[in-house]
Amino acid sequence: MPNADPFTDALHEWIESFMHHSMRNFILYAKEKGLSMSQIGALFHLHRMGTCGVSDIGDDLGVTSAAASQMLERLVQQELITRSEDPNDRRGKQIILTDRGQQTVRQAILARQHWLDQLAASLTPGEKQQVLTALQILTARSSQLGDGPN
Amino acid sequence: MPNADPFTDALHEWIESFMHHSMRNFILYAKEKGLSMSQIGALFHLHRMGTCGVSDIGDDLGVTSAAASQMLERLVQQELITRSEDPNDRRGKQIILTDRGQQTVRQAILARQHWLDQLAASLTPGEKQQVLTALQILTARSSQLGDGPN
DNA sequence: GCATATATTTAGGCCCGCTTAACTATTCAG
DNA sequence: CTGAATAGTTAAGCGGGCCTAAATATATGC
Repeated sequence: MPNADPFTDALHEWIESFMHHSMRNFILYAKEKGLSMSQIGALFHLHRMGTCGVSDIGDDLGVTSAAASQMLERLVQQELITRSEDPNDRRGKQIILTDRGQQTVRQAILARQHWLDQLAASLTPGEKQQVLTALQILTARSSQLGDGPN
Repeated sequence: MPNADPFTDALHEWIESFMHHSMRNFILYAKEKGLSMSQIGALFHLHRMGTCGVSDIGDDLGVTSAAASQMLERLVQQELITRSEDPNDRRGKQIILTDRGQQTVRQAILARQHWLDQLAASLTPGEKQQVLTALQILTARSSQLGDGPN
């Protein structure tokens, strides 16, 4: 595992630790709510996009539009999304999150970041400043590179 | 969404971006390999633990040992794990990753960190130093707090 | 040694996610 | 206006993940 480069090693070790803790919480939350990974993926896609069509979600998840249609039907029944006709193109549907859907996504995000929030709360102001600097560097690079289409 | 605290905002924005990109790659890899989230979870648990029993994995995933047993059977058939009698307690089984299983986990980890590795590659030495400092702070806090039992 | 607890497996059954194929409705190109 | 493309739904069928209940094998306490 050690990679000879201290920076890379530290980065990978951190990813391992962070992903382990945050995904654990996240998956636990999804299971509590009875949501599959596909359903979570759809809700998050809607959260980012605001609204989109059935096959957009299928494409995002890498499944057929038939599969997406069926899965969205279950989300409608759970009142997490609504599906209405697109007035501009009456073949298509406009999917949007309901209030409950919005809330579900927000709570999923909280679950996902909970561990790191706790850890951050234990930092001194000086340490927070150091971490903030790093975050700003990374976020800046992130938007420079391929943050467009996704 | 804005939280009034610049540090917290930056942290959450970063988590959003990182999780979106890295989970996308990760889930894509799992789908390519035909592995469910539960199976991935089991492989990662074994990767961390070295070896464990059937119900350990069930507990970790939050499912019954019956469910774990069935899922592990599929991993055995795919030659990602082996299941052998525990010599110390012949009721139990010792589950271990095969070479293929190890490799699968390693590739999953690569998929998961690929986006951030690429981003890191675009940093200047000075920026890397800043980020490294932050990583060291976070990793130190992480091992101080509840990194034991998990 | 025997009753009880523990570790795992097997069987039956349910629901979900996915696929392909067929069908409906609407839009678009020429 | 007509034929082809596009968006979505529906039906049939497969396989997986999960559960409960029951069975098997082993270990432990008294």
